[in-house]
Amino acid sequence: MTGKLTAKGRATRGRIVEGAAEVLRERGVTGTTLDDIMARTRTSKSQLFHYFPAGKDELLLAVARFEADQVIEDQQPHLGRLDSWEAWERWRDVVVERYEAQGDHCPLGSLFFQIGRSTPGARAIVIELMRRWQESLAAGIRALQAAGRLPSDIDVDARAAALLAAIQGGVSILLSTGRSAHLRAALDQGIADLRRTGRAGD
Amino acid sequence: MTGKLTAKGRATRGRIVEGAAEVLRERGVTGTTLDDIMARTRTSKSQLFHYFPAGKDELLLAVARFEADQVIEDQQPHLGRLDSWEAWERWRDVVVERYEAQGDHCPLGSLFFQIGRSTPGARAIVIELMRRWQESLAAGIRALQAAGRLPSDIDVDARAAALLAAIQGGVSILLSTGRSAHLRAALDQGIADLRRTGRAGD
DNA sequence: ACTACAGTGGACCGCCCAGTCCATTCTGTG
DNA sequence: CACAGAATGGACTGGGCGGTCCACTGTAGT
Repeated sequence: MTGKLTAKGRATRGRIVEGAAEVLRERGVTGTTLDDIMARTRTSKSQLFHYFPAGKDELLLAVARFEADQVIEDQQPHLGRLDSWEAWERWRDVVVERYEAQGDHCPLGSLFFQIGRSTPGARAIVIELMRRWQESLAAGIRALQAAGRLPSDIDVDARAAALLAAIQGGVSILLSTGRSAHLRAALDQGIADLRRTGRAGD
Repeated sequence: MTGKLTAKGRATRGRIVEGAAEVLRERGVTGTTLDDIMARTRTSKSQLFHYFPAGKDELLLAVARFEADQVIEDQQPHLGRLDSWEAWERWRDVVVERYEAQGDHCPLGSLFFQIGRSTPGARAIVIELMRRWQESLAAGIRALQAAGRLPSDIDVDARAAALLAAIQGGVSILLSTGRSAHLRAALDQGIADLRRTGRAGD
Protein backbone atom coordinates (compact mmCIF):
# COMPACT_ATOMS: atom_id res chain seq x y z
CA MET A 1 0.00 0.00 0.00
CA THR A 2 2.84 2.37 0.77
CA GLY A 3 4.77 0.91 -2.13
CA LYS A 4 3.12 3.07 -4.77
CA LEU A 5 3.98 6.38 -3.19
CA THR A 6 6.13 8.91 -5.00
CA ALA A 7 8.65 11.07 -3.17
CA LYS A 8 6.07 13.83 -2.93
CA GLY A 9 3.50 11.37 -1.62
CA ARG A 10 5.81 10.07 1.05
CA ALA A 11 6.59 13.60 2.15
CA THR A 12 2.91 14.48 2.41
CA ARG A 13 2.10 11.33 4.32
CA GLY A 14 4.90 12.08 6.74
CA ARG A 15 3.74 15.66 7.13
CA ILE A 16 0.26 14.42 7.97
CA VAL A 17 1.43 12.00 10.63
CA GLU A 18 3.74 14.47 12.31
CA GLY A 19 1.25 17.32 12.10
CA ALA A 20 -1.51 15.12 13.44
CA ALA A 21 0.74 14.11 16.32
CA GLU A 22 1.25 17.78 17.17
CA VAL A 23 -2.43 18.61 17.11
CA LEU A 24 -3.32 15.52 19.11
CA ARG A 25 -0.82 16.49 21.78
CA GLU A 26 -2.36 19.94 22.01
CA ARG A 27 -6.04 19.22 21.73
CA GLY A 28 -6.29 15.60 22.81
CA VAL A 29 -7.90 12.87 20.76
CA THR A 30 -11.48 13.78 21.57
CA GLY A 31 -10.92 17.41 20.76
CA THR A 32 -9.20 16.86 17.44
CA THR A 33 -11.08 16.80 14.16
CA LEU A 34 -9.90 15.97 10.70
CA ASP A 35 -10.31 19.63 9.85
CA ASP A 36 -7.84 20.55 12.57
CA ILE A 37 -5.33 18.17 11.05
CA MET A 38 -6.02 19.49 7.59
CA ALA A 39 -5.40 23.03 8.74
CA ARG A 40 -2.18 22.16 10.52
CA THR A 41 -0.73 20.10 7.71
CA ARG A 42 -2.10 22.21 4.85
CA THR A 43 -3.81 19.24 3.26
CA SER A 44 -7.31 18.53 1.99
CA LYS A 45 -9.75 15.91 3.11
CA SER A 46 -9.19 13.85 0.02
CA GLN A 47 -5.50 13.62 0.87
CA LEU A 48 -6.23 12.32 4.33
CA PHE A 49 -8.40 9.59 2.89
CA HIS A 50 -5.97 9.01 0.06
CA TYR A 51 -3.15 8.11 2.44
CA PHE A 52 -5.34 6.56 5.13
CA PRO A 53 -8.23 4.91 3.28
CA ALA A 54 -9.74 3.46 6.44
CA GLY A 55 -10.16 6.97 7.79
CA LYS A 56 -9.46 8.48 11.16
CA ASP A 57 -8.72 5.25 12.97
CA GLU A 58 -6.02 4.29 10.51
CA LEU A 59 -4.46 7.73 10.86
CA LEU A 60 -4.55 7.54 14.64
CA LEU A 61 -2.87 4.17 14.47
CA ALA A 62 -0.09 5.61 12.33
CA VAL A 63 0.36 8.43 14.84
CA ALA A 64 0.47 5.88 17.65
CA ARG A 65 3.28 4.06 15.89
CA PHE A 66 5.10 7.35 15.45
CA GLU A 67 4.71 8.28 19.11
CA ALA A 68 5.77 4.84 20.31
CA ASP A 69 9.03 5.12 18.41
CA GLN A 70 9.47 8.59 19.85
CA VAL A 71 9.26 7.28 23.40
CA ILE A 72 12.29 5.05 23.01
CA GLU A 73 14.16 7.56 20.89
CA ASP A 74 13.81 10.29 23.49
CA GLN A 75 15.63 8.12 26.03
CA GLN A 76 18.60 7.47 23.80
CA PRO A 77 21.49 7.18 23.88
CA HIS A 78 21.25 6.63 27.64
CA LEU A 79 18.75 3.78 27.60
CA GLY A 80 21.02 1.86 25.28
CA ARG A 81 24.07 2.14 27.51
CA LEU A 82 23.08 1.33 31.06
CA ASP A 83 26.47 -0.20 31.88
CA SER A 84 27.38 1.72 35.02
CA TRP A 85 25.54 3.21 37.97
CA GLU A 86 26.38 6.66 36.63
CA ALA A 87 24.72 5.76 33.34
CA TRP A 88 21.60 4.66 35.21
CA GLU A 89 21.48 7.98 37.02
CA ARG A 90 21.85 9.93 33.81
CA TRP A 91 19.07 7.90 32.21
CA ARG A 92 16.88 8.50 35.24
CA ASP A 93 17.36 12.25 34.87
CA VAL A 94 16.47 12.12 31.19
CA VAL A 95 13.27 10.20 31.85
CA VAL A 96 12.12 12.55 34.59
CA GLU A 97 12.98 15.57 32.50
CA ARG A 98 11.23 14.25 29.42
CA TYR A 99 7.98 13.48 31.17
CA GLU A 100 7.98 16.64 33.24
CA ALA A 101 8.34 18.59 30.01
CA GLN A 102 5.57 16.59 28.39
CA GLY A 103 3.23 17.87 31.05
CA ASP A 104 -0.22 16.51 31.41
CA HIS A 105 -0.92 14.99 28.03
CA CYS A 106 -0.22 11.41 27.10
CA PRO A 107 0.02 11.04 23.33
CA LEU A 108 -0.02 7.28 23.43
CA GLY A 109 -2.45 6.71 26.24
CA SER A 110 -5.19 8.88 24.86
CA LEU A 111 -4.70 7.38 21.43
CA PHE A 112 -5.38 3.90 22.72
CA PHE A 113 -8.45 4.86 24.60
CA GLN A 114 -9.82 6.16 21.34
CA ILE A 115 -8.80 3.33 19.05
CA GLY A 116 -9.61 0.73 21.63
CA ARG A 117 -7.00 -1.34 23.36
CA SER A 118 -8.53 -4.48 21.96
CA THR A 119 -7.84 -3.49 18.38
CA PRO A 120 -5.13 -5.92 17.32
CA GLY A 121 -3.05 -3.22 15.65
CA ALA A 122 -3.13 -0.91 18.63
CA ARG A 123 -2.35 -3.59 21.15
CA ALA A 124 0.57 -4.81 19.06
CA ILE A 125 2.13 -1.36 19.14
CA VAL A 126 2.04 -1.10 22.94
CA ILE A 127 3.24 -4.65 23.44
CA GLU A 128 6.17 -4.03 21.12
CA LEU A 129 7.03 -0.77 22.88
CA MET A 130 6.93 -2.38 26.30
CA ARG A 131 9.00 -5.29 25.05
CA ARG A 132 11.71 -3.04 23.64
CA TRP A 133 11.75 -0.84 26.72
CA GLN A 134 11.94 -3.73 29.16
CA GLU A 135 14.59 -5.45 27.06
CA SER A 136 16.78 -2.37 27.28
CA LEU A 137 16.42 -2.31 31.04
CA ALA A 138 17.21 -6.01 31.24
CA ALA A 139 20.28 -5.47 29.07
CA GLY A 140 21.38 -2.74 31.47
CA ILE A 141 21.04 -5.04 34.44
CA ARG A 142 22.99 -7.75 32.66
CA ALA A 143 25.69 -5.23 31.82
CA LEU A 144 26.02 -4.45 35.52
CA GLN A 145 26.27 -8.15 36.25
CA ALA A 146 28.98 -8.52 33.62
CA ALA A 147 30.86 -5.64 35.21
CA GLY A 148 30.65 -7.39 38.54
CA ARG A 149 28.47 -4.69 40.07
CA LEU A 150 25.53 -7.01 40.58
CA PRO A 151 25.33 -10.67 41.58
CA SER A 152 24.52 -13.08 38.80
CA ASP A 153 21.67 -14.86 40.53
CA ILE A 154 19.06 -12.13 40.45
CA ASP A 155 15.92 -12.51 38.36
CA VAL A 156 16.73 -10.04 35.63
CA ASP A 157 13.40 -10.18 33.83
CA ALA A 158 11.32 -9.75 36.97
CA ARG A 159 13.41 -6.76 38.03
CA ALA A 160 13.18 -5.19 34.59
CA ALA A 161 9.43 -5.79 34.52
CA ALA A 162 8.96 -4.25 37.96
CA LEU A 163 11.08 -1.25 37.03
CA LEU A 164 9.13 -0.73 33.83
CA ALA A 165 5.86 -0.92 35.74
CA ALA A 166 7.16 1.62 38.25
CA ILE A 167 8.00 4.04 35.46
CA GLN A 168 4.65 3.59 33.77
CA GLY A 169 2.88 4.19 37.04
CA GLY A 170 4.97 7.22 37.81
CA VAL A 171 4.10 8.66 34.44
CA SER A 172 0.40 7.86 34.86
CA ILE A 173 0.30 9.64 38.16
CA LEU A 174 2.20 12.57 36.71
CA LEU A 175 -0.39 12.80 33.98
CA SER A 176 -3.32 12.64 36.37
CA THR A 177 -2.08 14.82 39.16
CA GLY A 178 0.55 16.99 37.55
CA ARG A 179 3.15 16.02 40.14
CA SER A 180 6.30 14.10 39.32
CA ALA A 181 7.04 13.02 42.88
CA HIS A 182 5.86 9.47 42.25
CA LEU A 183 7.89 9.08 39.09
CA ARG A 184 10.98 10.27 40.93
CA ALA A 185 10.27 8.03 43.90
CA ALA A 186 9.67 5.04 41.64
CA LEU A 187 12.92 5.52 39.77
CA ASP A 188 15.00 6.34 42.84
CA GLN A 189 13.66 3.45 44.88
CA GLY A 190 13.88 1.11 41.91
CA ILE A 191 17.53 1.87 41.29
CA ALA A 192 18.34 1.92 45.01
CA ASP A 193 16.72 -1.47 45.48
CA LEU A 194 18.73 -2.80 42.58
CA ARG A 195 21.94 -1.58 44.21
CA ARG A 196 20.88 -3.01 47.53
CA THR A 197 20.28 -6.34 45.86
CA GLY A 198 23.94 -6.26 44.96
CA ARG A 199 25.00 -5.72 48.55
CA ALA A 200 22.43 -7.86 50.33
CA GLY A 201 22.57 -10.77 47.94
CA ASP A 202 26.32 -10.88 48.09
CA MET B 1 -28.07 21.13 44.70
CA THR B 2 -28.49 17.60 45.93
CA GLY B 3 -30.30 18.95 48.96
CA LYS B 4 -33.64 19.35 47.24
CA LEU B 5 -33.94 15.73 46.17
CA THR B 6 -36.71 13.55 47.44
CA ALA B 7 -36.21 9.88 48.23
CA LYS B 8 -37.43 8.99 44.76
CA GLY B 9 -35.10 11.54 43.23
CA ARG B 10 -32.10 10.23 45.11
CA ALA B 11 -32.91 6.70 44.00
CA THR B 12 -33.15 7.77 40.36
CA ARG B 13 -29.94 9.73 40.52
CA GLY B 14 -28.18 6.75 42.02
CA ARG B 15 -29.60 4.44 39.38
CA ILE B 16 -28.30 6.75 36.68
CA VAL B 17 -24.78 6.88 38.08
CA GLU B 18 -24.51 3.15 38.61
CA GLY B 19 -26.11 2.30 35.30
CA ALA B 20 -23.89 4.78 33.49
CA ALA B 21 -20.86 3.21 35.16
CA GLU B 22 -21.92 -0.18 33.84
CA VAL B 23 -22.41 1.03 30.30
CA LEU B 24 -19.16 2.95 30.35
CA ARG B 25 -17.29 -0.15 31.44
CA GLU B 26 -18.79 -2.12 28.59
CA ARG B 27 -18.71 0.37 25.76
CA GLY B 28 -15.99 2.78 26.82
CA VAL B 29 -16.44 6.51 27.08
CA THR B 30 -16.22 7.25 23.39
CA GLY B 31 -18.70 4.55 22.53
CA THR B 32 -21.29 5.53 25.09
CA THR B 33 -24.15 7.89 24.26
CA LEU B 34 -26.75 9.42 26.50
CA ASP B 35 -29.28 7.19 24.79
CA ASP B 36 -27.35 4.12 25.88
CA ILE B 37 -27.48 5.34 29.45
CA MET B 38 -31.17 6.17 29.14
CA ALA B 39 -31.91 2.67 27.89
CA ARG B 40 -29.91 1.01 30.64
CA THR B 41 -31.33 3.05 33.48
CA ARG B 42 -34.86 3.33 32.09
CA THR B 43 -34.80 7.11 32.26
CA SER B 44 -35.57 9.89 29.84
CA LYS B 45 -33.34 12.60 28.55
CA SER B 46 -35.01 15.22 30.69
CA GLN B 47 -34.13 13.21 33.77
CA LEU B 48 -30.48 13.08 32.83
CA PHE B 49 -30.40 16.84 32.47
CA HIS B 50 -32.55 17.29 35.54
CA TYR B 51 -30.02 15.56 37.79
CA PHE B 52 -26.94 16.69 35.85
CA PRO B 53 -27.77 20.16 34.51
CA ALA B 54 -24.31 20.65 33.03
CA GLY B 55 -24.86 17.63 30.84
CA LYS B 56 -22.68 14.71 29.96
CA ASP B 57 -19.49 16.02 31.53
CA GLU B 58 -21.15 16.47 34.89
CA LEU B 59 -22.52 12.94 34.70
CA LEU B 60 -19.13 11.52 33.77
CA LEU B 61 -17.62 13.33 36.70
CA ALA B 62 -20.16 11.76 39.04
CA VAL B 63 -19.36 8.35 37.61
CA ALA B 64 -15.66 9.04 38.09
CA ARG B 65 -16.28 9.79 41.75
CA PHE B 66 -18.26 6.59 42.06
CA GLU B 67 -15.53 4.52 40.42
CA ALA B 68 -12.79 6.12 42.50
CA ASP B 69 -14.57 5.11 45.69
CA GLN B 70 -14.98 1.64 44.26
CA VAL B 71 -11.24 1.25 43.75
CA ILE B 72 -10.47 1.64 47.44
CA GLU B 73 -13.52 -0.29 48.54
CA ASP B 74 -12.60 -3.31 46.43
CA GLN B 75 -9.32 -3.60 48.30
CA GLN B 76 -10.91 -3.62 51.72
CA PRO B 77 -10.65 -4.83 54.32
CA HIS B 78 -7.12 -5.90 53.43
CA LEU B 79 -5.78 -2.50 52.45
CA GLY B 80 -6.83 -1.14 55.82
CA ARG B 81 -5.01 -3.82 57.82
CA LEU B 82 -1.52 -4.21 56.40
CA ASP B 83 -0.02 -5.03 59.79
CA SER B 84 1.76 -8.29 59.00
CA TRP B 85 3.60 -9.77 56.04
CA GLU B 86 0.75 -12.24 55.65
CA ALA B 87 -1.70 -9.35 55.39
CA TRP B 88 0.45 -7.78 52.70
CA GLU B 89 0.39 -11.01 50.73
CA ARG B 90 -3.36 -11.32 51.01
CA TRP B 91 -3.78 -7.75 49.85
CA ARG B 92 -1.46 -8.41 46.94
CA ASP B 93 -3.62 -11.34 45.87
CA VAL B 94 -6.76 -9.25 46.05
CA VAL B 95 -5.28 -6.50 43.90
CA VAL B 96 -4.05 -8.90 41.25
CA GLU B 97 -7.35 -10.72 41.23
CA ARG B 98 -9.40 -7.58 41.01
CA TYR B 99 -7.51 -6.14 38.09
CA GLU B 100 -7.27 -9.41 36.25
CA ALA B 101 -11.04 -9.72 36.54
CA GLN B 102 -11.51 -6.16 35.36
CA GLY B 103 -9.84 -7.10 32.13
CA ASP B 104 -8.87 -4.52 29.60
CA HIS B 105 -11.10 -1.61 30.46
CA CYS B 106 -10.15 1.16 32.82
CA PRO B 107 -13.24 2.94 34.13
CA LEU B 108 -11.31 5.77 35.66
CA GLY B 109 -8.59 6.20 33.09
CA SER B 110 -10.89 6.47 30.13
CA LEU B 111 -13.13 8.84 32.03
CA PHE B 112 -10.30 11.26 32.59
CA PHE B 113 -9.15 11.25 29.03
CA GLN B 114 -12.67 12.33 28.12
CA ILE B 115 -13.26 14.95 30.77
CA GLY B 116 -9.75 16.23 30.51
CA ARG B 117 -7.20 15.82 33.22
CA SER B 118 -6.91 19.55 33.57
CA THR B 119 -10.51 19.95 34.64
CA PRO B 120 -10.23 20.92 38.29
CA GLY B 121 -12.98 18.56 39.37
CA ALA B 122 -11.51 15.57 37.58
CA ARG B 123 -8.01 16.17 38.79
CA ALA B 124 -9.20 16.55 42.35
CA ILE B 125 -10.80 13.12 42.23
CA VAL B 126 -7.62 11.36 41.12
CA ILE B 127 -5.45 13.28 43.53
CA GLU B 128 -7.74 12.36 46.38
CA LEU B 129 -7.81 8.70 45.33
CA MET B 130 -4.02 8.53 45.09
CA ARG B 131 -3.67 10.27 48.43
CA ARG B 132 -5.98 7.81 50.17
CA TRP B 133 -4.36 4.82 48.54
CA GLN B 134 -0.83 5.92 49.32
CA GLU B 135 -1.78 6.81 52.87
CA SER B 136 -3.08 3.29 53.42
CA LEU B 137 0.17 1.84 52.15
CA ALA B 138 2.18 4.18 54.35
CA ALA B 139 0.05 3.18 57.33
CA GLY B 140 0.81 -0.43 56.54
CA ILE B 141 4.53 0.21 56.49
CA ARG B 142 4.33 2.08 59.77
CA ALA B 143 2.37 -0.82 61.26
CA LEU B 144 5.23 -3.13 60.32
CA GLN B 145 7.68 -0.75 61.93
CA ALA B 146 5.59 -0.66 65.07
CA ALA B 147 5.59 -4.46 65.11
CA GLY B 148 9.35 -4.45 64.85
CA ARG B 149 9.33 -6.07 61.44
CA LEU B 150 10.89 -3.08 59.72
CA PRO B 151 13.57 -0.63 60.85
CA SER B 152 12.31 2.79 61.86
CA ASP B 153 14.67 4.82 59.70
CA ILE B 154 13.22 4.05 56.28
CA ASP B 155 11.57 6.76 54.21
CA VAL B 156 7.97 5.64 54.56
CA ASP B 157 6.45 8.15 52.16
CA ALA B 158 8.94 7.49 49.40
CA ARG B 159 8.42 3.75 49.70
CA ALA B 160 4.65 4.12 49.67
CA ALA B 161 4.86 6.44 46.67
CA ALA B 162 7.09 4.03 44.76
CA LEU B 163 4.83 1.12 45.57
CA LEU B 164 1.76 3.03 44.45
CA ALA B 165 3.50 3.94 41.22
CA ALA B 166 4.45 0.32 40.66
CA ILE B 167 0.84 -0.76 41.05
CA GLN B 168 -0.45 1.95 38.73
CA GLY B 169 2.09 0.96 36.13
CA GLY B 170 1.30 -2.70 36.47
CA VAL B 171 -2.35 -1.94 35.94
CA SER B 172 -1.63 0.31 32.95
CA ILE B 173 0.38 -2.41 31.29
CA LEU B 174 -2.30 -4.95 32.08
CA LEU B 175 -4.84 -2.70 30.39
CA SER B 176 -2.70 -2.16 27.32
CA THR B 177 -1.30 -5.61 26.80
CA GLY B 178 -3.76 -7.86 28.57
CA ARG B 179 -0.99 -9.50 30.58
CA SER B 180 -0.74 -9.23 34.35
CA ALA B 181 2.91 -10.27 34.56
CA HIS B 182 4.09 -6.73 35.21
CA LEU B 183 1.54 -6.09 37.93
CA ARG B 184 2.59 -9.29 39.66
CA ALA B 185 6.27 -8.49 39.25
CA ALA B 186 5.76 -4.97 40.53
CA LEU B 187 3.91 -6.13 43.65
CA ASP B 188 6.21 -9.06 44.34
CA GLN B 189 9.38 -7.07 43.91
CA GLY B 190 7.96 -4.14 45.81
CA ILE B 191 7.07 -6.23 48.82
CA ALA B 192 10.29 -8.25 48.59
CA ASP B 193 12.36 -5.07 48.50
CA LEU B 194 10.51 -3.82 51.53
CA ARG B 195 11.34 -7.02 53.41
CA ARG B 196 14.94 -6.84 52.27
CA THR B 197 15.12 -3.29 53.60
CA GLY B 198 14.34 -4.79 56.95
CA ARG B 199 17.15 -7.30 56.76
CA ALA B 200 19.76 -5.16 55.05
CA GLY B 201 19.13 -2.08 57.15
CA ASP B 202 19.20 -4.07 60.37
C1' DA C 1 -57.89 19.32 48.64
C1' DC C 2 -54.94 22.51 47.00
C1' DT C 3 -50.71 24.10 45.51
C1' DA C 4 -46.04 24.37 44.53
C1' DC C 5 -42.48 22.04 42.85
C1' DA C 6 -39.94 17.74 41.96
C1' DG C 7 -40.01 14.11 38.69
C1' DT C 8 -40.89 12.23 34.04
C1' DG C 9 -41.77 11.57 28.92
C1' DG C 10 -40.37 12.32 24.54
C1' DA C 11 -40.56 15.17 20.38
C1' DC C 12 -37.57 18.31 18.30
C1' DC C 13 -33.44 21.00 16.98
C1' DG C 14 -29.13 21.97 15.08
C1' DC C 15 -24.41 21.39 14.75
C1' DC C 16 -20.47 18.97 14.27
C1' DC C 17 -17.72 16.10 11.68
C1' DA C 18 -16.35 11.66 9.39
C1' DG C 19 -16.65 10.14 5.08
C1' DT C 20 -17.90 10.50 -0.29
C1' DC C 21 -17.24 12.14 -4.92
C1' DC C 22 -15.70 14.23 -8.85
C1' DA C 23 -13.05 17.60 -11.11
C1' DT C 24 -8.46 19.28 -11.69
C1' DT C 25 -3.53 19.43 -11.53
C1' DC C 26 0.83 17.45 -11.03
C1' DT C 27 4.64 13.60 -11.98
C1' DG C 28 7.11 10.13 -13.92
C1' DT C 29 7.92 6.97 -17.69
C1' DG C 30 8.22 5.24 -22.52
C1' DC D 1 4.71 14.66 -26.07
C1' DA D 2 1.41 11.53 -24.40
C1' DC D 3 -1.01 9.32 -21.06
C1' DA D 4 -1.65 6.62 -16.96
C1' DG D 5 -1.92 7.07 -12.50
C1' DA D 6 -0.75 9.64 -8.34
C1' DA D 7 -1.76 13.88 -5.82
C1' DT D 8 -4.80 17.58 -4.62
C1' DG D 9 -8.96 20.71 -3.84
C1' DG D 10 -13.13 21.31 -1.92
C1' DA D 11 -18.19 21.08 -2.16
C1' DC D 12 -21.60 18.10 -0.39
C1' DT D 13 -24.01 14.70 2.51
C1' DG D 14 -25.96 12.11 6.11
C1' DG D 15 -26.57 10.80 10.53
C1' DG D 16 -25.25 10.60 15.15
C1' DC D 17 -25.80 12.70 19.38
C1' DG D 18 -25.75 16.43 22.92
C1' DG D 19 -28.81 19.59 24.42
C1' DT D 20 -33.63 22.22 24.64
C1' DC D 21 -38.49 22.62 25.55
C1' DC D 22 -42.90 21.98 26.98
C1' DA D 23 -46.51 19.23 28.52
C1' DC D 24 -47.93 15.95 31.87
C1' DT D 25 -47.77 13.31 36.32
C1' DG D 26 -46.50 12.30 40.99
C1' DT D 27 -45.74 13.88 45.77
C1' DA D 28 -44.92 16.33 49.98
C1' DG D 29 -46.59 19.79 53.02
C1' DT D 30 -50.43 22.79 54.92
